[in-house]
Amino acid sequence: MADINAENSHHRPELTSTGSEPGVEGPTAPVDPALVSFMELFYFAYRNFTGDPDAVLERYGFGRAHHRVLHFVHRNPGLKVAELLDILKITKQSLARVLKELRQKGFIAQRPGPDDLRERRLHLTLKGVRLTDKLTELQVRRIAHALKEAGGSADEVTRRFLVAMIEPHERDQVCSLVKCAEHRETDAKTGAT
Amino acid sequence: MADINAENSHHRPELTSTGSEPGVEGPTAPVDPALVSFMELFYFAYRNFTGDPDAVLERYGFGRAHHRVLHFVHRNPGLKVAELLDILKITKQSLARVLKELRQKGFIAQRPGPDDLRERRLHLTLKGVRLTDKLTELQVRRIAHALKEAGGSADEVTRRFLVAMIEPHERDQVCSLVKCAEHRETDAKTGAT
DNA sequence: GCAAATAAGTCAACATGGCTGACATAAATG
DNA sequence: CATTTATGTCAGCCATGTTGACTTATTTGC
Repeated sequence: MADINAENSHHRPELTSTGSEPGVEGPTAPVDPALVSFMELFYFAYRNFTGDPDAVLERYGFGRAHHRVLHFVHRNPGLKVAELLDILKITKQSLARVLKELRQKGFIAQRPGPDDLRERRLHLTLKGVRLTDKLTELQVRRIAHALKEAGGSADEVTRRFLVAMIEPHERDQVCSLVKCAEHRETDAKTGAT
Repeated sequence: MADINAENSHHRPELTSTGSEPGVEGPTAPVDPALVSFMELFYFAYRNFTGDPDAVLERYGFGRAHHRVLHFVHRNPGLKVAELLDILKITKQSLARVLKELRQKGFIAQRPGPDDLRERRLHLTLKGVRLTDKLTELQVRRIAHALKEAGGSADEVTRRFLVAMIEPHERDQVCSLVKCAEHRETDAKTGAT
């Protein structure tokens, strides 16, 4: 089953010749190999994280894009389209496509805004709630398990890490969206329920 | 600038009617809201993580797919195509496309295998090394900064978390690929170099 | 030594989910 | 009433994933 690099040792290491001036490496700081492996773990962890829901979504003819919409609408009922666009950072046209499908298949409903009738406030239907909850449960389960395996302080610490990975100018938006106690270093460890 | 949910309070909460039997919620376990926010942070963190290299890659006419190939070939010189496929978990045809572009633009070179001449062992050219190192530096910098901000034990703890997020049957492959001290709970904290 | 298996490349066609530009409609606002 | 705003929509492009079928070169097993 092609075990990738059990045999790494026998790979001929060197750079290739194509433009051979060797050693010209350029102005790149020497990179900590421990952090490189960290990058890789982040990649593989995220791939597994998204893998669970992907499998379910497929059965509905949906993709990851639909999942994101379902999720954020679930968490922020009555969300305006413009707000959703600002969260997802995609274009109106991209969103329109998945939104239309979710609407037509009865997972999302829109109601005109209470004050401004131009707005289409987004809500999940019961069907939408059921699906979204199922997806959430899958991902939450994986996270809960990983946190347990990572040890006691993992929730708090990893949370701070994830927040710190976010660009400062984006951080406030994300933190209020996420209802972020973890920004100001308070709790976030109390296994709420 | 559409601040998402400064105004969350005024969103009309409820589920929508479309299929209204209310309370039928289905067999979904009650979900810990702290973990839901964790999911969201993971999403935003990963988006930021990939954002840095994306900007650079664009200037070369490359995308994230090219980045992944460059990265894993850099880390595993002499990698066989079949091994790369097994790492990326995409199809031969998908890989072929980006591989061809990387070859044509002189970022990757192939040499026949030393024992088996059918193999095309993959190597970065100098150009490839330069680009890849630049991308790596961006991501490593973000991670290093986030780990610092997250506090002392963050590297060790978060690493364990990320590993634990990976499906067990994939874990061994990933860990040997990643040169994973972090699997057996030894070091990995020694800031090498 | 030859048939079969293997490593890799390729062609064609298709889906998803990004993107741009242009334009339509309805409601709010000055 | 003119303009701006919130949303939707049409048409088309690009990147990156998919499947299925087929070629070529090489290795391997009988």
